[in-house]
Amino acid sequence: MNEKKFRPGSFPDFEPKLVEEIEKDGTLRRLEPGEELIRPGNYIRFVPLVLQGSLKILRQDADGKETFLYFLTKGDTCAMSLSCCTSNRPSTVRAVAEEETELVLLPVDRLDTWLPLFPSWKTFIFQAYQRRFDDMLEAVDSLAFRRMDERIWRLLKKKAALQDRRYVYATHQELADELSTSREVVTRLLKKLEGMGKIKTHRNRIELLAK
Amino acid sequence: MNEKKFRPGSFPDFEPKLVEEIEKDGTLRRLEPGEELIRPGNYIRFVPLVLQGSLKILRQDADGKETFLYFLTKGDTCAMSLSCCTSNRPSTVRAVAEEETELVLLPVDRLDTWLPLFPSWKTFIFQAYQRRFDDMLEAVDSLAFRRMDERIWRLLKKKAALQDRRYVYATHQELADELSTSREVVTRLLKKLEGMGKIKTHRNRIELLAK
DNA sequence: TTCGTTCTGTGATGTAGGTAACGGAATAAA
DNA sequence: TTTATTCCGTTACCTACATCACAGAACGAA
Repeated sequence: MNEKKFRPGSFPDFEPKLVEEIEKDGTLRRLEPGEELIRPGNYIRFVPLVLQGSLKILRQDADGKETFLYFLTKGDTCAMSLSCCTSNRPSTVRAVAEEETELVLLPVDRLDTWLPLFPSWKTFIFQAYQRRFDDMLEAVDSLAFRRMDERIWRLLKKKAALQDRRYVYATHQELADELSTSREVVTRLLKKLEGMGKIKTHRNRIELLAK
Repeated sequence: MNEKKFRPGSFPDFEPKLVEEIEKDGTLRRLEPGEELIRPGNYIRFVPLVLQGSLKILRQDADGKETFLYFLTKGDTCAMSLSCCTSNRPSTVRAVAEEETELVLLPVDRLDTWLPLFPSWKTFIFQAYQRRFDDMLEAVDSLAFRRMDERIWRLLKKKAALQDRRYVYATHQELADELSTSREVVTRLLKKLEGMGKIKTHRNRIELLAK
């Protein structure tokens, strides 16, 4: 790994030997907000471990319409990457940095070789699948059972929780894209939430007043 | 395992020693159409391997409204079971036999003990996660990007493919439940599909005319 | 300060799908 | 055969959301 060291603080359960291996084989990578790590069609040649910041994972349809799936944060990895790169198929999702984000990229084959060697790695991989599965179920719930105002409200809370818990820095258009709806609908429903005293809107920024 | 033998035809990649183990530790189970294997809140104490037939996996919201997630067929296992039982949390999905179905139930702990022992088992488990992940993405696409008429049409094709490829045996109400919509909407849109020459409706049964 | 750009607010109108209310058709039960 | 039950079809109406059109507000660049 480059000059910088892998700080295992984000992965407290990894045993020292595994940390050593990661430091040896991993590449540090820093993403600016909005920078793309993975786009649909890419073949993924690495397993990303998130050290700091967050990535949002989005699904696209044929015309480029998007819908938000889930966030990856400190200590997470991407199950899509795991399954895509082990089976050598192109990605079907998009991964974008939600904020300034730092990751370690591991060569794909380490996934397999470390499984029998490090119990903490095996646990990590299985937990990753499990958490992503839960996230996908949450995404389905949102799409199948909730109305747009609640979906917006929940998205805002999730985004706020990633950072300073008070402000969400996003335009109405950006929120609309993540929810696969239109900007006008977001504006209207934000006004409604504002009327309910849950938020206050500003330009490029939304202030959360309630929990 | 009971008097009947585990017929590994549905799992051709399992090595002989693994098949032996499964025959020793597994329990054969037969489900009638509509019978429930797992319901939300259940703690799952087994890993199900599908030998014949099919299971449908559904997500429920708080008021009992449902939405279809995916089918498990011959050679499949349930990723939810894997993750739920390894982490000892209750199930958050419902599993119902779509037709007459035969499974082997394995004690949970075998999942782990066999991982280092049988390469074919490890491959199987990872592929299972991967396939279920793909299924979930398909479910999200359906909910986020497609209109109800197309969702119905696709569901009919999937159901037909499970069995005789020509007839789907279901009431409008049942389809409505799986798509979390209302019976009237299903009736309307089936009439529309009938008008387009894609299907012919009968009582308790829908005939597929097109591909 | 002016001009151009991006973002936000809002009215008008269209549409997919949800809901209520019924009546009739097909089938099962008595 | 009569009755009850389940399933299907349809009308009328309602609601959430999509789409279009446009205007003003906020900001950044010249």
